[in-house]
Order: sequence, then C-alpha cells, then structure tokens
Amino acid sequence: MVGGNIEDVILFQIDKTSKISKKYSQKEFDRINLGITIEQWILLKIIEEFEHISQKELADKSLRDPASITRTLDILEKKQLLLREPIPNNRRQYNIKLTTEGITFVKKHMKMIKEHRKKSLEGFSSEEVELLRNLLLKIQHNMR
Amino acid sequence: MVGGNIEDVILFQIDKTSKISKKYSQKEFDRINLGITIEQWILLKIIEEFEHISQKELADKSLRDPASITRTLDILEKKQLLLREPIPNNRRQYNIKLTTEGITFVKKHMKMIKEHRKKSLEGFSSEEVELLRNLLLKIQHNMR
DNA sequence: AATTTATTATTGATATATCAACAATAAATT
DNA sequence: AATTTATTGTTGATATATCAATAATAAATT
Repeated sequence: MVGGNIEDVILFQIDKTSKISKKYSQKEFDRINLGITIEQWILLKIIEEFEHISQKELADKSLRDPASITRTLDILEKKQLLLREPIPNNRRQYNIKLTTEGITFVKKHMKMIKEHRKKSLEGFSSEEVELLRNLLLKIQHNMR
Repeated sequence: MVGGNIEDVILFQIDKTSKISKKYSQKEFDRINLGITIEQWILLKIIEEFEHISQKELADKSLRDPASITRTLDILEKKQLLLREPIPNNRRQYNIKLTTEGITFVKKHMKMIKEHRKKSLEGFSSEEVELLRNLLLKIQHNMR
C-alpha cells in the first residue's frame, strides 16, 4: 500500500464532515416534508440575503456551476418560491428574487436551520469556532 | 433578512473548502489527462488500501450510496482498473480488487496526490493540523 | 428443513456537478 | 457606427447523489 490511510487525510475529513452534516439536515428536511433539497435551500437563503441577484453571482456565491444554477432555479421557480425578473435595458441577465411565498418560506424555516448550525458546534468555545474558521480559510487560500 | 450572512456559517465554509480543494485536484487531473474523476480516485485508493473489499464496505468508507458505487465501479471496470471477483459460496457479494493496471495506476499517481495534500496544509503547524482534525471529528460526532 | 428476515447489489427516477458548445447581447475596440 | 470581444444564461452529455423498488441469496428463526 502506498500513501497511508485515507482517514488520516485532512481533506478527506473535511469532505466527510460536509457529507455527514448535509445528510443530517436533508433527513430533517425530509422528516418534516419540507419538499426541497439542501442545495435548493442554500440558493433561497443567498437570494434572501441579497434581495435580488443575477445567476452569475448566485453561481459564484454558492460555488456552483452556472448550468447547475439554471436547473435548480427552474425547479424553485416551478415551486413558486422565486422568479426571474427581466432587467430593463439588459436582456442578458435576470434579477432573481424570492416571491412573497419564498420570503415566507425562508422566514418560516430559518429557525430550524439555525438549530442545525448550533447543533454542529455543540461543545465548541467561540475561540475554537474562530480557530476552525481561520484554518479552513487558510486551506481555501492554499488551494486557489 | 433573517439569519445573517451565509459566509459566516461554519458548515458553509467546510463545504466551500471541500469544493475548492476538489476543484483544484480535478483541474490537475485534467491538466495531465489522468482520465478519471476525484471520486473515482478515492475509490481506487480505498480498494488499494484494503486489497479486496465489498461494495457495501466501499460505500461505507467513502460515505457514498451503494447505488452510486455500482455505477462508478462500472466505469472503473470498463477502464480495466479494477474487477469484481466472485466470492466462492457467496453469490451476493463480490471482492472488488484492483487489476495489475489499477495497482500501477495508483502507485504512479500517488506522488501527485500527496503533493495536493501537502499543498492544502502549507503553513500549518502539526498542532494546527491535529486541532483541525479534532474539531472536524467533533462536528461529525455532533451531527450523527 | 422450511419459512422468515436481513443483506447485497442493481436499476429507475430525479437532482446536482461539470464541461463544452451555443445564442443572445452587452461592453470594448477600432 | 461597425466590428470584435467578453459575458450571461441555456442546453446536451456524462458523472455523481439519493431514494425507492427489486432480485438474489445469505442468515436467522421457527
């Protein structure tokens, strides 16, 4: 065997942590029949933060491919949680905005999301959280 | 806006770090025309570690769905990097093993993979690495 | 031993990830 | 102003993620 145990690799543990956390949240979503995926939620949340945003910006902020954003927006538009608003004098971009329904939806479920975030950091001191954040940012910087 | 900036969420940063790192490695794979994906590499590496392994175990160790493993193994089998070896007196499982070609492949590219791992931790003290590992394991524990 | 239960791998359906090619069009250059 | 270049969003192709249903069969129970 070359290269040791993959469980010892930090990048593997980072990915594992992400997968476990996403699975937990998705299970909770499904348990209450939320009807959306984690990825869909993240888009809704980003749109809510910025009120209106282009698909390009959405792709950048979510670190997803524009093609993937197109398809997820189609789904969320069908669910009537958001809309693509045409921009006057700009026929290349749209303003992506939440519908009233979408705003209500995000507000309604934000509490649960916050509980998931809190749960993930149970037993952490605020110093540990900041340390973890900085170490993650350092890796991001290293890999750019 | 409810719930603050998503960039402040640790789980978001963990996922972001994973995505950035995977993109880096995949770009390097593509640059040298390696012909496989990161996920395919991870399976090859796990199989190499265990010499022979069932698909169920492979799914557990990689934190992937058995259905997804089936499909990726099909691809890797077509590339002749591994094979599904029947187990005597057990017609439900296979021993997944690397072919000679697969073993050579993993050996050949392990150096590059180690460089990626090293690059991700540039500027880290060994204490920081261990701290990061423990914080990640703590989150994994919290979210189980 | 026969029946029931649990496990393993596969397939289908739907969502996401990525790249490449493309159309539309905005922005920059000449 | 006309042409060139760059940007934005979409679509197609292929890989991955997940769940549900299924077939085969191993393991447990009666």
